Amino acid sequence: MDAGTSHRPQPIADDGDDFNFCSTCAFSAACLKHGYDKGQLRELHVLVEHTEPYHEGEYIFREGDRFEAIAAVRSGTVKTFVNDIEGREQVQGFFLPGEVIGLSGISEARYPSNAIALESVVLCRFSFSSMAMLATRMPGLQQQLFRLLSQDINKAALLAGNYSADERMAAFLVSLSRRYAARGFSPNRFRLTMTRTDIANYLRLAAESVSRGLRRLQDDGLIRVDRRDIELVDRPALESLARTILRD
Amino acid sequence: MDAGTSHRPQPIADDGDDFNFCSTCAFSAACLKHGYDKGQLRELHVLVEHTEPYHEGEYIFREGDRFEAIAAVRSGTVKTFVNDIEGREQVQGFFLPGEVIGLSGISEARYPSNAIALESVVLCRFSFSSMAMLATRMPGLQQQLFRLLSQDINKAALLAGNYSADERMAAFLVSLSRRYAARGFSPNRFRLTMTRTDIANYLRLAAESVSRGLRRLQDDGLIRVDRRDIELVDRPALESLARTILRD
DNA sequence: CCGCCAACCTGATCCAGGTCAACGCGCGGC
DNA sequence: GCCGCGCGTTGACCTGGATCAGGTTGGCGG
Repeated sequence: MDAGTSHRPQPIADDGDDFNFCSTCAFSAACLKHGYDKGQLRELHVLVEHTEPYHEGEYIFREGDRFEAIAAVRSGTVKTFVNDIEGREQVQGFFLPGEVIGLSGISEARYPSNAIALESVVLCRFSFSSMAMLATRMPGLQQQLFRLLSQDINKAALLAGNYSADERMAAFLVSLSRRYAARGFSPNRFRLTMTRTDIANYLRLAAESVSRGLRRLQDDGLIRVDRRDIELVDRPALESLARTILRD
Repeated sequence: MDAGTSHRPQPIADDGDDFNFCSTCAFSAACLKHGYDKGQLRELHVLVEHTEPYHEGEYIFREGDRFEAIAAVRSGTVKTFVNDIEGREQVQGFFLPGEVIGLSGISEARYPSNAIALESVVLCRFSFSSMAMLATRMPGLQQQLFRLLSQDINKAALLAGNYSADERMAAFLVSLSRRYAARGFSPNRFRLTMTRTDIANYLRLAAESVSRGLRRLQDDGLIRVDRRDIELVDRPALESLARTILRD
């Protein structure tokens, strides 16, 4: 991750009641759930560095950068992608508040992809080596890391199948909706923080197909689209379209 | 994993020089590389259970089964897959000797897919909870587990892109070749242990397209096909076709 | 206010790969 | 030997989505 002066760590409060300042941070949340006490949480928070905001278009890490840290998104959206031989962008994922980026860098000690801020983004950055060391003393933390990694394996398997453009669009919208809901945002009205082209590169469609897909869903009364604002109107119908992909 | 009588564990030799009996086991290999001594290796081997052979078509685990163990393939080939709503098989991977199955089960404590033996298969089975516990005392083992998990994330990302049928076929063959080579098998002559349909379901193609793809590669002089026996004739050409996908 | 540009939408055409149908071939059972 | 049956191959045709080519909209700088 860039160590540029614009992202120097902010001071971390070490006074007991301030743990909640990082309430969107997946690890803290997980550890709380697993019943760790404040002392142990403080140990975890010593490893955390809250970055200053990355602004839109700024790189968080680049393909080939040395892997040192993973990060939980605190606010904003992060896009990860690689460029194939012909320079076309392959979007691998969008990361919303509470989600963790960088895990794929572990195996080679380098990030295998780029991560870029789609809007103003603040991260909780964790030194991975320190965290791994801490995990040897906190089995719950180790478990949580294993779980996060395993989740990502399953997530990637979703993109894989050969589904129709409409199924992909529906699954994409439903997935966003659920993830927003899980973080306390409205599940039925949200804003697409990425361009149509980004969505297309993620769903392995042409940008035109995304456009037509959204239009078709709107014409069929499943959603309402106004530029980047989306309203899910007929959730059951969307879910049923998405079911082939999301498998629940 | 099935605990049926036909797969009861074989006795584990606890005499020092027998560690190599598990030379295809990824963990032993990894630990040796990281300089662990025999005492620590013995601890690891206590967790290992060498299964009796699964025969062709036999399930190793099923979607929804309780996750308890991961396993390294000692011999044979394992296919993992899920069935989509219409019952069509989505193959997620083929696992050759030395490769590890079951990691995707960690996040939900259940296997999210099925694993089946494509031919006679012997496994090294590791209780995951014991292994995680041991990992808290062996940082190198923990690291190796993180690395394995992270690898799988990246592996899954490969299937994702929208590539042509020929690129997919070439990448598939090159990948098999490299993996066989890494285990000391011939890289240029090997046997496809799976049906054309399996390959098709893995590459998200129709079986007919796989057939035609192989034929085209043969007509162009890149490979020789005789039923399930494959010979890679023009490796550079194959590699260059595969490069878009394998990215090296 | 205008001009510009990126993002987005829409229609026309094309083609890779899916689908359907038929056939070959090798192997196990009897 | 002969049958039956997966598996694999091949050919003919069809179609979903890519590609190409404009056209629209809205936000921003001057």
